[in-house]
Amino acid sequence: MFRIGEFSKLTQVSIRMLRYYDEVGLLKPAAIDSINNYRLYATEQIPMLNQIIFLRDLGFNVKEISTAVKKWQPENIAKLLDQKQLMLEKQLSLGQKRLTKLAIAKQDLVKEKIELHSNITIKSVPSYQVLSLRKIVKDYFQEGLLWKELAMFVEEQKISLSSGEESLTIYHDPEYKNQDVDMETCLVTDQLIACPAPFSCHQIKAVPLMASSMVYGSFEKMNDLYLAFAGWLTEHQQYQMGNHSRQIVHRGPWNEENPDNYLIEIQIPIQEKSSN
Amino acid sequence: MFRIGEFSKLTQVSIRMLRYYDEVGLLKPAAIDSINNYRLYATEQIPMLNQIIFLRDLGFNVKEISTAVKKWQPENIAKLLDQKQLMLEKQLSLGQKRLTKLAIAKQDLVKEKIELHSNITIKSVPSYQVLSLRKIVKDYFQEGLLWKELAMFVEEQKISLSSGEESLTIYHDPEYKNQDVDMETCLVTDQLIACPAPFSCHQIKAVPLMASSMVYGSFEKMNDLYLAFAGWLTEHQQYQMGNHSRQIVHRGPWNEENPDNYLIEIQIPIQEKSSN
DNA sequence: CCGACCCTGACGCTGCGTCACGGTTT
DNA sequence: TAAACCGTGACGCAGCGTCAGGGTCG
Repeated sequence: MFRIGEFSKLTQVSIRMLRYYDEVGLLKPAAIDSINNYRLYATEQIPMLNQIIFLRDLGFNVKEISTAVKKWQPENIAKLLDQKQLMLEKQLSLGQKRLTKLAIAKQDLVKEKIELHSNITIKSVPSYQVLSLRKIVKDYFQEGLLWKELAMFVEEQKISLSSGEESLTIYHDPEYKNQDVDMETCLVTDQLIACPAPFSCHQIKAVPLMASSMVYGSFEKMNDLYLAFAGWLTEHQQYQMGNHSRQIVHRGPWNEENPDNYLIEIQIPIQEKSSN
Repeated sequence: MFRIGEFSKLTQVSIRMLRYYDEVGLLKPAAIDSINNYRLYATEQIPMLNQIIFLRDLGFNVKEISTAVKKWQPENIAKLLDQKQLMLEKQLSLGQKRLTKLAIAKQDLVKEKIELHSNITIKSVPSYQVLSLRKIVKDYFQEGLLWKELAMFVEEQKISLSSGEESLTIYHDPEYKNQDVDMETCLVTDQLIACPAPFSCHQIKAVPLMASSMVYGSFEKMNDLYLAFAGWLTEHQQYQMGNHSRQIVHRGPWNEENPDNYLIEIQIPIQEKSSN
């Protein structure tokens, strides 16, 4: 029987960890000296501990190790190893992504872009249930009318909206247009109701990759933003633009009188180009 | 100015994290409402937060982000990115190693080896300062004599050993021999003293990769162990054997009367084969 | 008055390193 | 008696999620 210090040296596992493994029940000493409460380990526990170390070095956490050593049968172990392999691979690919992202950032840097993504960010947006009004209108400035029409409809039908009432506009034209714009104004809701056209209540799809940018100030700046985005795209060749860009007015006429304080977010779906 | 909830929605950062960033000084709200202590964020803080998120997603921790955003100059950022790149690459290679180790383990499993490394483990051993006696002796059983001689020398010279007195034997023959064995018995010490040959006091090198195995029971089992190791080597083709294997007697004649309870560790240096 | 906000404070999680304080063995 | 062991208990770390208890806003 070894006292904890010896056992620690034998196995290269710190005393602290041996006590910890005892505490969590992963490896309890073979005996406890009843006089002084010293932990006593047996030689047979060395292989046990080796198993533990082995799994730990593979990235298993204590709980996983516990279940593994308790069911130390080839089938179980094989299954656990497979699971862990998947996890490790996922982790690796995450690391890869980080690296490429980092590489891109470095490229951006040498082009003397100090801002470094501070204007345009990439995020993913979830699916929403919306109540919407879709129409083809003469120009962008008709959007306000659409909102009014939608608001009236909501009023009439006495539809209750979810409290954190979000709203967004989707542009359905595959290309930028100045006339006859196909736009859909949407209010996020949590109930599904039947609506007469051109109203509709449906689920809009989640978008895994969305380039997003905020504009501070009046709506006229929007054109600049699209230009900026176009520039960004040419520099980030790995992405290509998708359809159905969105606009979210976080601060607009209804809650901000000074147009300089308007805050508008533009979201443009992007995809990773298959690099071939 | 946005209250925390709005700002959270805008930036996709949880309220908890905004408060945390405030607490650690990473991003303090632009203002605090003096009446109700509400945090108030300004639009200009959105790009700031985007920088933070960007770095966070690259794997920077809060402290690193702090220094980064405080010195947001291209040169600094470039340096930080380079550092992080190195870290990420190191992390990746660690993951790779884990995966290969795991793959090997799976191979071992299908060969119905439930024990899975429980006998032979791999570790790295550090450098030691030792007082040693090296001689070529007739056979392994002369080792005891060497120990006696070394012990007498220590006695005569009144050398004090480090308290956790470790001892080991190094076998210098490049191949296994049964006769005229070149062995060196070593006592770990913490002082460097001049010694007459065949004694010597020197530093033994650290070994990064060492296959280690424990034998319970009398010395005769040692041969089995070497056989087992040979078998292990043929199954783990990525390793090849190195020189200067070591033996450490953790439980021997001097502290254990029953030979069945002897505990001997064999360490054999290994190298990774350059896979070509 | 309710519900949706906001606040602070605190615990929990993981896998340890590291103290402090006190007993014991040699 | 000092040094080297052993014991328990506890804090600290990072980056949050989550809950409790209480104030505020519309």
